[in-house]
Amino acid sequence: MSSIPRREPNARQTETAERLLAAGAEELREVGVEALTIRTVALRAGVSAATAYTYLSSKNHLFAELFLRHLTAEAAADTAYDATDATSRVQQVTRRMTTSLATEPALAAGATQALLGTDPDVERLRLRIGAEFVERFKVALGEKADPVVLETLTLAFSGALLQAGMGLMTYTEMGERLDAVVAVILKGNQ
Amino acid sequence: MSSIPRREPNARQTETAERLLAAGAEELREVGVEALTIRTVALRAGVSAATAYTYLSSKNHLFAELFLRHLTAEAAADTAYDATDATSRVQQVTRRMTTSLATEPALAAGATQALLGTDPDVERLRLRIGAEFVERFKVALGEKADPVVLETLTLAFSGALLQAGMGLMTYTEMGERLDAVVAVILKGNQ
DNA sequence: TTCTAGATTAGACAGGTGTCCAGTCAGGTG
DNA sequence: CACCTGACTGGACACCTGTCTAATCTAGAA
Repeated sequence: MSSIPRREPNARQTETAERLLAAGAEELREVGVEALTIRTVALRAGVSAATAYTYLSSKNHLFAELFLRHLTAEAAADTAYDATDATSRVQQVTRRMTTSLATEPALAAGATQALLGTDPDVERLRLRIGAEFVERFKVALGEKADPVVLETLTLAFSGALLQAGMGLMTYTEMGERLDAVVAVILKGNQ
Repeated sequence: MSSIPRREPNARQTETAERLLAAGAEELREVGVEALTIRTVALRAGVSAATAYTYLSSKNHLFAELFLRHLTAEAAADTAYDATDATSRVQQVTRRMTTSLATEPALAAGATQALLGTDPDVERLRLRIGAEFVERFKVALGEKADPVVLETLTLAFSGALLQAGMGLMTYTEMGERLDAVVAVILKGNQ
């Protein structure tokens, strides 16, 4: 029902939750967004559907959780910026994110839909994910960044994510196009 | 099943299709996105569920169709631009669209989710709607517009639509914020 | 070892979705 | 007028969703 159960999950619960998420990621890779159901994920994780539902409130919740994990895993591997101008640093951020998404297109596409969902677990994760994007752009822009520029970058990036999620472009193309878009936004705004 | 039936719908079909769309709009306004089902819309339109499904393949299809209609209805009422600089003209475009969306927030929110759907009817409408946005920005920018600027505007607008659709801001706020965003994008790009 | 809290289970449940089909009805044609 | 085509009907279908419950495991405490 409500995310990973409240307050200090014990070892057994953590283990079950991890198995479910791992199974979800595999299932997504193997059968795709449409065919995946919580029940098939539960089956793959060797757990009953009822149990799965105590950890995951919905397919949307699963996708959102996997997406956030993918994002933060990639962030952890992030190395320092090797560019000195803001434009290049921001381009590096978008490149890294799109490259990372390109490795799991089914996840990215699934999450794009999932994050529009209305249940509370999705809502919570959506805010975390949004904050993650903003934070990266903020760091890349440097401390004295114009907040409107920051917002513009975030909106353009969300828009690109949306278009890629709808299949209008691949995540790789998205990376390429965003280079030019970032340049346009930062031109005349330091 | 597949949109408004192929090839020259006759008067009776057109009438039924219109009644369904009108009923869909009312239902959406009265009970909201969640509670609406094709069957309740059919009931309101005084038509059987089976009939409704010959005109509308899904809830998503209904929302997409209503959204496109709303959009083009507003475009028809569009008056000439009263500004001479590109920035003001583009701001006028975003203002008009957000104002129009603000009158039907349930529709806008519903469509945001719906347009991510995968059925062919939605796909078709999604492309029309996307093209509609691009066209308006293109006209506002003038003939010799930089295509990257056009793409940036479109992405930022889609992103804003997404955020409003998720409830992170109202459509009215969206209009206000986009003024600043548009200014940032066009600064240094004519 | 026994006890016990809490994690897990099978399976039923009430809803929704989109499809299908055999039968009805209505309006334009002859 | 009778006819025929095609729009429409009602109801059943298979499947998915998220919830619930009573029963059963299982690991750590006593």
